Formats: sequence, C-alpha cells, structure tokens
Amino acid sequence: MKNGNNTVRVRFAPSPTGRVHLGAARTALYNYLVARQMGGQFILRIEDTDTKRYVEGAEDELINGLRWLGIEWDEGPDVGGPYAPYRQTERQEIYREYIRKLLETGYAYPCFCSLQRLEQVRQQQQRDKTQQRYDGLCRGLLPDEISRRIAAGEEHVIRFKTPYEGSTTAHDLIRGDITVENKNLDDYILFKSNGLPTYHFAAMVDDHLMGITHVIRGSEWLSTFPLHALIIRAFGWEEPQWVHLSVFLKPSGKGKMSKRDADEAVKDGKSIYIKDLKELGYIPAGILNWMVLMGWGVAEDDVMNLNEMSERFRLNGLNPAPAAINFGKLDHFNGTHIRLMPTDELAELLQPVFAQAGYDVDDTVLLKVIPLIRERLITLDDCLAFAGWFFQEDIEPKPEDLVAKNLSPSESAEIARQIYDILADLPVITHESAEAPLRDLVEKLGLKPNQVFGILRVAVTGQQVSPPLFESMEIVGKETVLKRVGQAIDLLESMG
RNA sequence: GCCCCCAUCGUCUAGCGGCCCAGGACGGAGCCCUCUCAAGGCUCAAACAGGGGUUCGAGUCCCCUUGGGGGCACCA
Repeated sequence: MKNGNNTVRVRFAPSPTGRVHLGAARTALYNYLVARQMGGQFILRIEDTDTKRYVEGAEDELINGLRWLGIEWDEGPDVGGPYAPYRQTERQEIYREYIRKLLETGYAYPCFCSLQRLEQVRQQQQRDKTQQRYDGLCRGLLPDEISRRIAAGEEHVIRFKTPYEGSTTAHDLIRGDITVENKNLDDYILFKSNGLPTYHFAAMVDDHLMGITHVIRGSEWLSTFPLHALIIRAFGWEEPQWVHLSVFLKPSGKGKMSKRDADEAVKDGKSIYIKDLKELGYIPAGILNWMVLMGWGVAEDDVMNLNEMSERFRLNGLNPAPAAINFGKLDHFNGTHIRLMPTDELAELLQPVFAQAGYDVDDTVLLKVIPLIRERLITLDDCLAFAGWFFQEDIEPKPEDLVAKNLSPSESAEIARQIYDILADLPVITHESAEAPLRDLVEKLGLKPNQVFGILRVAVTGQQVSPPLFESMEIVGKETVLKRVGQAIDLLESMG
C-alpha cells in the first residue's frame, strides 16, 4: 500500500453546504466500517472550496450528527492528525504547489475564456446536439502569450489537458472496469479564477497526500472518475481503490430522492435528515441498522449493532443499483433496537423526552415503567402516549371512554363501584393480589374481561390504550388507583 | 441530445453455472397468545423485466430491447 505500512485509510469528505442526510451518513458509515474491520483509519475532511455555497453551521451539524450516530473518525478538522489541516481552504498553499507541477509537465494549462464565451460555446453545442466540451481555444496558447496575459493580470482558470484521442479505463470495485473515450471527457477546470481548486483537483491531491487507499463516495462521481484517474496518473501516483455507491430513490421508487421530496417527507413525520430523525425520537442503533442495509444485504439475521456491522460488512457485497427509501423499515429497526436496549440505558434516553414534554419524572418510577412500555415503542417519543399518565397528578378520562362496551353508564358505574370495593379491601395492590379477585368479578357478572378491565383501565390511566393494567396499578399504588376509580364513578354517575 | 452505470417478491436484499419449482427482512393476509395496544410464535400470498445466444445445464456468462438512475458548472 502506498503509505508503506499496509493500513487501510478511508475518508469521508463532505462539503459544508447543507444538512446531513441519509446519503451522506451512509457513505460515512461504509467508510467507517471499512476502516474498523481492516484496522485502518477513517478520516474526516471538509471540502469547503466552494465559498459561494458555504453554509454557516453546516460543519457543526455534520460533526454532531456523525458523532451522535456513533461514527467516529481518527483524523479530522476537530481532532487533528498527522496530515492536518483537514479543511481544504486551509490547504491552499499545497494545491498551488501541485498545480504548478501539472503546469510544468504540460498536463494542465491556463484558460482565459470568459464565462460568456463558454456559455456561447455551450449553446452552440446544444443547438448542434453534439457533446458538450470545452472547445480548446486556450489549449494551444504559446508560453509567451500566457506569461504576458498573466502578467497583465488577466483572469484565468487552469484546465486539465484531457487527451482528445484514446480511452481511459479505471476500475470500480463493485462495477469492474469502466472505460470512456477521452473525447467524451472534458478539459475540466482544476483551479478556479478565484485561486481556489475545484473538487477534481483538491480531492485527488488530498487523497494522495493523506494516503487514502479506498475512495468510497457517491455515484455522482462515476462519470468523472476516469478523469480523476487521469489526474492521478499525470502525477505518477498510485490509484486508490474506487468504490461508487448508489443513490437513494424516493419511497415510491420513482425517481431520485430530491430535496423537495425530503421536505415533503417531513410533513408526514419522516425525514432523511439525521438531525430530524434524532428529534423525531429515532435512536442511532436503529438508524444505523436501517442505513447499512440500503445498498448492502445479508442472507439472514439482519439485526446488527455497529460492532457486528463492522465485522460482517463487505465492500464487494455492495449493490450497484439505486435503492428506494423505506421508512417503514426504519420504524421496525428502531423499535427492535429499543427493545434490545438495557433498561437503565433506555431510561437515560427517555428522561429528556419526558422532561421536554413537561413531565416531572421520578427515576425509580421510570425504571419500573420501562419494562411495561419498551415493546410498545417505535420511537422514543412514543413513551409520552403510553406512559405520560404515570407522571401526572390528575388525569382527565373522557366520560364516554369509561362506559364499557354494550353497557350503559349506570351499569358501568355499578361495576366501577364493585371494582372499588375489591381494590379497597386489598392491603396493597400488586399484579398478583389484584388479578384474581377482579377476574372473579368478571366471572360473577358474566361479562367479558375487556368490559370490566376496560372501565378500570380508563379510570386509572385516562386512556383506552395503555401498558398492562395490573402492573401499571402496582406502580402507581393503591392510593392513586382508588382516588381515580372514585373519580370515575362520579363521572359515570353524572352521565345519568 | 451526448456519455456512463444499473435491473431477483410492492420495498431492502441473499444468490458469484447445477445446492434455487429462488432464501431472509419490512410491509400485507390469517391463526395462536391476550386486560387494551404492542411484542412474540406459526402459516400464507408475493420476484429472477422481455428477447436472443453460450452451455449437458443460466437468476447466475454475452448481446439486443425496454425500463430506471447518474453526469454533461469557475458545485461538490
């Protein structure tokens, strides 16, 4: 390997131009997984050479989002490393040095064409329905003229001198050899007139200098990656392994997931933005498990944590075809991982959810409540609907909910009174002490269990859907239970 | 328009020439369990885009068609 000690080095190199979404997070994940399983390094590099599209705060969201997911990097702008700096705008000297080399060897040349002229050329090519490519006006400029115009301060860019003849073949790990005719490539701009490099140039220089062995990135680079290979070869460097990931399609499978679609999803309580997912009550383990399986698959046992993923993941098992996003599966994996989580760990996650909703949560109560609600949670936020009533002094059941199915309010009130008497007679309400006498009551009245328990459930919890009744009563205690059943009786009687 | 990539159940996928009248997961249907809602267990429906080759044998290899995706910026 090029860095001499056989270590795999991969990188995730986003540009801070927007929010962190699924596509980016999954690319980061795959890179991270490869580094982990091979005992290599994972590098975070910020590609901020587009000053126009730079978004304030994007880098923070990125770092926070990735860290929250549990994806850690060995080197990066915030943690430093042997190849610092890791922010491209801080590496401008380096790029200038390397572009000089390409200029000297004749692989690159200055181009003085104006934006307007370029636009005209493009339009003409469009009219002619031919391939769009720089027409090469400045390609043959003599050294004298070049130095004269540069000395005169004329604005210019630097282009790669892509051969007109021949073809270029480069190898993608999951697609095999890809060959393009050089005439179908372009004289891509390597340096912009503002003195900053473009992605094509900066990324190649950095990947080489940072000893990157595997470039794992989105498929939007698939059509330009022969060009990237050309740049690397022009320097005489060794090529990394190229891996181009598929894109995400919208849930319908019809068309690429666009920003607009992403915004639409948010209205349904779904999102492809990591930060939104966090706020929606999804947990890292669930999101990770969901993401890793979009573009990669296992034969069986698809529930995995990060460690298991890094052991099982295989780059050559990647699927080159685009994948449609399936939010239903996110729910499934999130619920599954919540169920897998130790009680105390879940408690720590649930505590702030309750707090944010305005509940004053007692930790010891919460610890007892969790086993009752855990298998009912899809997202963390679901705990509010199931268990919020545990932490409310007063509940307000709807009178009509208190009325048992096929019975009148007064009949229901009578049953509630009998329930009250039974519970009042118990020294303490537990699952064990309450169930038998209440079931006897059901039998005595000749009713369905649900009719009797339904009244009690609504009386105690205020809602028709709740965690298991007996266990719940045990937690809130006899005093509260009796108080609420008493209130329910009053309510039922007031209904006439 | 030009260039490149892709193609197994509705969706994510296993499959790298015979182990496949195609396996798993989500979702769906049914049953069981059951104090509600879940969770769990069991069962069922559901796919190799189409057409040509190659081969004793093709979901697996090749070609074409069709369909989908990406790229064609002084953006990454």
